[in-house]
Amino acid sequence: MNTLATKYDPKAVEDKWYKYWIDNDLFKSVPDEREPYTIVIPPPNVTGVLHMGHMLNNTIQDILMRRARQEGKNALWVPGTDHASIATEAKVVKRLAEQGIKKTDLTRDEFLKHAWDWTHEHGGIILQQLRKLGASCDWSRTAFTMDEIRSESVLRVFVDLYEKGLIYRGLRMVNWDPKAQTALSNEEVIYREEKSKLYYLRYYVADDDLSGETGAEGEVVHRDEQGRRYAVVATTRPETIMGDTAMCINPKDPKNQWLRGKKVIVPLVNRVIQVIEDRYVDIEFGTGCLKVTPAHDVNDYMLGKNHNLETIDIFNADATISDQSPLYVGMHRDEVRKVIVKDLEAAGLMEKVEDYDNKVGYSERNSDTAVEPRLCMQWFIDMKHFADLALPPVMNDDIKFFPPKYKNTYRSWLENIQDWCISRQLWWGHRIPAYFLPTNGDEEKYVVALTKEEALEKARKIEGYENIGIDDLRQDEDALDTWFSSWLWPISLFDGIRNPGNEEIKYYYPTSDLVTAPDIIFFWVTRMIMAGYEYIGQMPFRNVYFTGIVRDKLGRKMSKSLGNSPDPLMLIDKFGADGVRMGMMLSAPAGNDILFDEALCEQGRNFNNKIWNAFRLVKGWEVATDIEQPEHSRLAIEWFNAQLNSTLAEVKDLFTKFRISDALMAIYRLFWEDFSALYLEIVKPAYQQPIDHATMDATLGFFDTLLRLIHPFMPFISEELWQHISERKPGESIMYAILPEPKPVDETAIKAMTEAREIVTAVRNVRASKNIANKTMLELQVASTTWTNAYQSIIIKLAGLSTIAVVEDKDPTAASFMVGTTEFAVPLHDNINVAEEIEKLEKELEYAQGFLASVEKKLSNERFVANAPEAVVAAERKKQADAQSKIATLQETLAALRK
RNA sequence: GGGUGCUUAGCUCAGCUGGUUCAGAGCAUCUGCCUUACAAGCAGAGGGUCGGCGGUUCGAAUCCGUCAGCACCCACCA
Repeated sequence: MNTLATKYDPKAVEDKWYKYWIDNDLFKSVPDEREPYTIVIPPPNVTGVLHMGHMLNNTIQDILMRRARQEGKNALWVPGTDHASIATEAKVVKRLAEQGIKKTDLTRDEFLKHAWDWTHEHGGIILQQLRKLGASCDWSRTAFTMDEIRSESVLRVFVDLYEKGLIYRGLRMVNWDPKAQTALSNEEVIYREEKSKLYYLRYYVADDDLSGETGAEGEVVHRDEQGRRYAVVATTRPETIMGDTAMCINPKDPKNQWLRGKKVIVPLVNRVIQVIEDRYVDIEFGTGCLKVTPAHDVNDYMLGKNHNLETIDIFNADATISDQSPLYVGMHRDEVRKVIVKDLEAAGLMEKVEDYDNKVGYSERNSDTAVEPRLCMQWFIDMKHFADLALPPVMNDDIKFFPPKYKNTYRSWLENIQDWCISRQLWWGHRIPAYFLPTNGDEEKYVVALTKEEALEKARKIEGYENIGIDDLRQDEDALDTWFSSWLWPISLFDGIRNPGNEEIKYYYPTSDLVTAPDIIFFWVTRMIMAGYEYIGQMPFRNVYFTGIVRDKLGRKMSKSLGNSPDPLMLIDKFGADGVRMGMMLSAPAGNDILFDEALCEQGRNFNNKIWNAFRLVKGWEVATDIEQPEHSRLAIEWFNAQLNSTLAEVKDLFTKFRISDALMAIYRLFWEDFSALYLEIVKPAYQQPIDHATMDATLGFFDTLLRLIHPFMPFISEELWQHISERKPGESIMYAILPEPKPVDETAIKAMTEAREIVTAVRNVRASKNIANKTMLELQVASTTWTNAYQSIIIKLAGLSTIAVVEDKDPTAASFMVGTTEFAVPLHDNINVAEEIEKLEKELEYAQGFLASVEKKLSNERFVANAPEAVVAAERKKQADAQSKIATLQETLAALRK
């Protein structure tokens, strides 16, 4: 006889079973003849720690994995981490700084050694934490985006795309992060609305003849006290005027016609610049005069190109002023902003300052650093080709998005795609396999090859370089964008780049489902689809499940500064992994943000306890072989079997729609309401009485199936109890206990039980209102000779009845109620309060009469009867008849009471 | 400035191509219960003119229009 505690203690079982699963290699997958089910993990940052977003994401993945195993599939979940180039490098730089070491003092190799040290120290913690959650990853396959296979895959793809002409190098205006001192892709820039100022600056007309001409009608000519004319330029960035090389007006702007062909003087700088004309300028904005700084603004750069303007780069890489500027050399841009405003005011060159709401781009990784548009040489991928590959499969649902609204987002991004800047001025990452050749002039020459040796071979084929040595080659200093390795993840995990067509890639690819957050749809999801079609010719995954953002219960994003982000491991400690998993899933429909509340974990824990105690009850029963199965038990089994099949079918359907929280809720109710509160209460033998063999067997069978249903959501408690149900073979696990296919549902059983329940509830209500103890047996009268219910014995047991008697005339002093059109009565002898009873019945009568009136109104509408489908009209007629008979019954009862 | 989605009980949400699954679920609330599986529980109960207005229809939470509010995504107006 086992002795189970009255309260379930997750701590005692979770580690035990995780170890069991690992020791028995139960998460391991190798290709075989079964249908594969594959998920690749969205690789967390190698030095990251588990947060609530990971908890949600990985709980969902684990649920899908475990469900797939129970469907008999060969399920593989591949874990791994991401080197997170920019974030990790920043952390290493910071640590070095704390030790008094500057990155610039180190060689590339020295720095990389520090970075690897850091990675080994902090890396993989997050994967350990995932084990606490119960994640059933095949850990033997743990990969890293910078391990050998993945690195080589990245370089091969770079070389291949270069050779296909899809990668190019060019001088472009890129988003520059002055803190990390690297270029960023467009996707890595986050625009934020900011309260800033609009500064109106005076640009005096050069060589003004001071003539008194007033200007034509509609012109706006500014003059100072001396009569000198000037233009007014509105700008949000006065610190960039040192880079001004033109002023631009719209040729159709009546206000500024007088400026055409003139030259103006850049304030403070005193550089004379031409006034150019371009329709790009918005006549309505500011004064209609635009200062043009081709080196520091994307639009100005375009203007500069079109008008052949000089480009003066006044910023260094760290956003201090360069020696190209005549003023403020060496000062930081933020500092210059403050100083130049004062200087302009002092010089009388500031017309006015207005408040202005401006959008400023920030680096995704250094959220306090404004991105600076900067002109520099970078590597790019031509994205048009990839957009053409990736758009159709999503639009025609070969790849399905859950929820589908993201298809629109996807489409609009692909239809407006821009080339992808893939070079980063960082060391931590995959170094670009481009090798520069020595040149005399300033035209650069390079070759792209997998290794330096191959590069040399290629270089020697170039005229004039036949005799160069390996040391003459200089590899590009830049590393690749982290996402350039991530986009290969579903392929490179199976070595599909280096060994195309190998057994693993053939078996596991395309993977089944991708579970990820919508904020990386462009960074990652889209690009994986591109790479998938480019390199395998097939989609990387069939379904994409977008999770929402985990918020606190007030709907705020979780953040360190708000302190509203619970530590997942503390939660697991408090509620158990199963409880936390359920808490996460209770409120997480696909694509909706989840409002996380510890109370949900508590609900999860309570459910664990419920399961635990139900099991204690069943396991405590003694089986006697010589007793017969009671009728009510036989019926309960029949009914629960129907109910179970109904839920099995429902859950199966919900899983295909990724409605995982709804599936969990269906199982929750099945276990709690149907199984525990009803089924077990029916079959439960009297105190210390044994149970018959057939009922015990059926009950354990139900329990087994219920645990299988629960297992994907709560793997630990389900394994623990499943192992208790009967003796298991070593290494056997519920993980591989196949879920039964739903069988056709016995609807008559469900219907009979529904009515039985209603009757039981009504009797219990009588007890509650009359304060009758449960022990007191009651008699139930049915005032209808035609009434039958197959589950009478169940009603008798659950309602605590002595008999159910069909009577012609019911006891007039009984408490009565109606279920459907049948009237029931519980004789109470002297216990009845006639006035109360009359009042209750009158209310019911009034409602029934109102109901009848509305039905009859509908039926008297000729157009309804003529147009509505027959079935609907018939249903209304039935309602009418039922209401009429109910009214008659109520009136009779009332008449009897009033005597 | 474009786009997408949302608004249903105190909270979080389900309600498919209009009609007995049509007003639902969980939680919370209230009232009884320490009944020998479970008080992390048991038995009951109350709560919503389905954001506003208009239209289509015999019939609208569901379809259409419009207004309001919220959320997210995209976009070079200095």
